[in-house]
Amino acid sequence: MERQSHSAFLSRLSRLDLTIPEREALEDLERQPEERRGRALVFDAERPDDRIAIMRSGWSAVRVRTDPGRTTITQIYMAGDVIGFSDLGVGTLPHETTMQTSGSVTLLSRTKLFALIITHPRLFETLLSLASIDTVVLLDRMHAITRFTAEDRLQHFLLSLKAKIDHCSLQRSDRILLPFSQKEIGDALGLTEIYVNRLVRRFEKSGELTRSRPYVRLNTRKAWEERLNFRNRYSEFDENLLKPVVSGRHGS
Amino acid sequence: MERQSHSAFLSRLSRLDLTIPEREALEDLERQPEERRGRALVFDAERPDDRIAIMRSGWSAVRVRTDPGRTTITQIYMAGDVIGFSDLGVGTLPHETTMQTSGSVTLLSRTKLFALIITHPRLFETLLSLASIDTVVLLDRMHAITRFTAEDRLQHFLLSLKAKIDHCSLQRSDRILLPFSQKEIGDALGLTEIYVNRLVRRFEKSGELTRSRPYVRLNTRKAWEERLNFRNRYSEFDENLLKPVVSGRHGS
DNA sequence: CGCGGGTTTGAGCCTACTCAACAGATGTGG
DNA sequence: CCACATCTGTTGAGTAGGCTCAAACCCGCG
Repeated sequence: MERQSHSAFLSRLSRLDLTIPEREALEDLERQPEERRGRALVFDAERPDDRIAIMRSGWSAVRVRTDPGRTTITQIYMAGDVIGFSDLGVGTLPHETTMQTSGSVTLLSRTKLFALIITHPRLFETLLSLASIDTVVLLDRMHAITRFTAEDRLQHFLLSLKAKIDHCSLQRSDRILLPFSQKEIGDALGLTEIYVNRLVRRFEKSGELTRSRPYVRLNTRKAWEERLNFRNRYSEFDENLLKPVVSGRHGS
Repeated sequence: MERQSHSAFLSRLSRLDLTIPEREALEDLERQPEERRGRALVFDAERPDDRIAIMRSGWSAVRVRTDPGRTTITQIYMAGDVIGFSDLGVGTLPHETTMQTSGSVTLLSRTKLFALIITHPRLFETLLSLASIDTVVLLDRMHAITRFTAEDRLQHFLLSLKAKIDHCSLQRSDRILLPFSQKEIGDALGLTEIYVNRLVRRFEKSGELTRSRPYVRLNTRKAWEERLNFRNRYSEFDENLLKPVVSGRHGS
């Protein structure tokens, strides 16, 4: 219930030189965050909803489901993410979003988001850019799913998750939070829970991975990254911020 | 070389009630289209580029590639599509975009696109919404890839392509253009060319599909749609335009 | 006429699946 | 605080869907 010291959203954008009015606008967007327990709905599929969400703390996940039992986890969001940019064109939400851990989110109408276009276009651009990285990362994962072996897929997934955590939390450790059951990892990779388990155990036996729920440590991260030719899209974005590509362009 | 009668882009948005200045702004964006032959590059991967593209005619495709031989086709674009919304956050382009057929594209800098935010925010919203549908469709395909059998994946792919053609070209026929080799279809679905071939032949023998290069006819489209619980995201978008959800909101 | 890209088919194999059973956690209500 | 239910993890045994390898065919094109 107690108020967080400050927005994860803001700290994530702290690498940018925001103006005072921009900071205020951002803080204004995040008024009235709602607490949510793990597994609680953020957005229900099939329901008309014209809101977007800002993750303030905790993780959430987007699922595509045809029958129960056939589920795909498409996106994973954490503190500082904006959820819903890719749903702007649809009236009723296409997919289901639920909290993956407990945390808090701010819901706001698209109108309010779009209002930002006019009042703070540079801010809007930045949010858009931020959201677009997740799409690029998704395409990378799609490639992994279609063309990698199960073993490589799992490695890629863990690397990708670590990269995102690094970007969002500004902390760096090969020991990462992994608040997913093996079934859910399977849903993100197109594998069965049983096979995911075999892979996990295999990595554990070979010493590449150490588990201590709900954390895992990637003991041979570098080796994995090299073998898979892993691209960290988030760090590439961060580098761009230093020599601003997106945000600095208006001035030129 | 001769100038097309008018923009596919505009005709696609014709369902919207655009103001005269908005129409002019759109036409201005599409000045100086460049002709491109099939297979010609639109965007090279690994190269810094801050432009986006508007497809004026023809088709193009986005590929993710680790080694040559391991390729994934992620997006397929056709007349009236804007390419590059999901690359806004990255400085060097993450993926390769090439023409799938010959056609023409207009390239413009992100600056120009972002300028639209200020001069015609409603227009920008609409473009964004349009682009977001393709992302939603991609998630659907991702679900198909991870959780459907190869046979169902191919059906889903063809249905999805037909839905997009209907939306972009405003024409409706179960006979659709399919300018892809079987290898490329495999790249879009995570299958080998050999297996795609077996599936195609199977459908042909059962009478579900008729080929006449480069067209295919989906003889049992309805049956496929029902069996797969297929959702046409594009038609859902069109319906929304009639009772405007996105574009009409500013007025209220 | 030969070449190359795409298509077609066969044979055999292997990765990841299904089915089944049990062990461990976690939680919940009486 | 225990008994029971349920969800997650673990392992084995057997299977099959889609793969690899190999070779031929078709067709347009230089």
